[in-house]
Amino acid sequence: MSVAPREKARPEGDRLAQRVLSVCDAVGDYIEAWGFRSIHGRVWTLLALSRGPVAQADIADRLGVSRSLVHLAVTELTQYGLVRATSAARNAPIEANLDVWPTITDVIRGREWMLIERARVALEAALAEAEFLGEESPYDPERIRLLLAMTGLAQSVLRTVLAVPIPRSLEAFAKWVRRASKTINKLEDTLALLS
Amino acid sequence: MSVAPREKARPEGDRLAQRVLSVCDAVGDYIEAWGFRSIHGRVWTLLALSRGPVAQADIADRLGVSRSLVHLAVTELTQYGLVRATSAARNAPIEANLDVWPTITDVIRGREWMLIERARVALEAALAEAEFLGEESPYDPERIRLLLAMTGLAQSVLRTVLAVPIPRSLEAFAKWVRRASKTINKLEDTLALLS
DNA sequence: CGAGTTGTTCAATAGTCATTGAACAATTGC
DNA sequence: GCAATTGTTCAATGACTATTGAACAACTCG
Repeated sequence: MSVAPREKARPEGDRLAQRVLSVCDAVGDYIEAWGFRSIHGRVWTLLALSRGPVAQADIADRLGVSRSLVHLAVTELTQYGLVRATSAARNAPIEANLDVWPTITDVIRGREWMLIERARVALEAALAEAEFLGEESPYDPERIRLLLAMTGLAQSVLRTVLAVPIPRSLEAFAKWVRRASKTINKLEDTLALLS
Repeated sequence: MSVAPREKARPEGDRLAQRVLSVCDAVGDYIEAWGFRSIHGRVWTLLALSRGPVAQADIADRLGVSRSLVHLAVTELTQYGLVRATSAARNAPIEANLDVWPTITDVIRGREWMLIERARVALEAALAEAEFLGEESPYDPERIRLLLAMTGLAQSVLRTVLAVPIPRSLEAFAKWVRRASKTINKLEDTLALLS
């Protein structure tokens, strides 16, 4: 979370612009904590809050970063499907895709699942070896099985998250977000039975 | 995920030791993707799989890293409550705390919540300003409200996760992990109703 | 004791990665 | 058509951070 460079040469706009930049920084820091680039969060947030599409040079100005950085971020965000050009023109202004759910599930399906699966496979291999050796081995099969159960639980959770239905239109997504918040609260009771 | 240094001077133990190191690397890479240090995951995993407590020098040998690094990792893991010395002695061997749930919830309560809350507060401030200005402002109050709904949803999810009861003993934890995996699968149906 | 081992500290290093600036290409508007 | 703006590429830089090595302290055990 290197904040210093961001406060260097940022334009002194109106108060709203300042508040929006605060949001961009907050989102940037957040997704940085999740192992992604802070600039991605900042660019997406700026576009998400803007009324219409914004040119790359404009984005760079408002965020106070170089055009090269904005360009890199935009191309990568486009690949993620989080952002799109409003036309095929080279200098078409960019708009945000507010439906981030498909991207989140993509990340889970890709990075997250792969990393857990790798641990699970390694644990299976270790378990086979540890069971082959007897009591003398410094590693405990019982403990390996516990870690295996934990990876299994993690994969169950991920599968559940992936099973959440994806609303297609933006309005449906907004509606879903509001309703899901309430429904999730009810799930607390179900989970509380697991004591 | 800098893998190179790890394959530098690692001891050629028996096959089981190699498999265990694979697990350590897998877990290390995993928690690194979550914004933590890879060495923490490797040290904890090694201890978690070991039958008994292990001396710091021994950990360093098995992982093929310096004692300084192990020492730093152990002190930090101790603060997190993920690892503990078996006595007050200076050179007491270290053992893993297998019940990682309290640490996970601590992270959620701390880092995760704080980051989202910061975004929410910034969004509220921006919303007030955007509503004050009228149609002419380049930022759309409606979009700010949508992002606010998304942070609200994220906080609901976090609250739900924090409400999961924590089993106290290790056996209870292991049992809970196995049962939770099944129960979580049933929750898919509930979530599927949210289309 | 005293040699060997282990824990602890810290300054130095080495590798990584976000970010920039400059140079060039494409596009727009006058 | 020409100036100004915008997008694109890439090598260079600057900052950060994990990791090490050396030096010292504490402990063990013969």
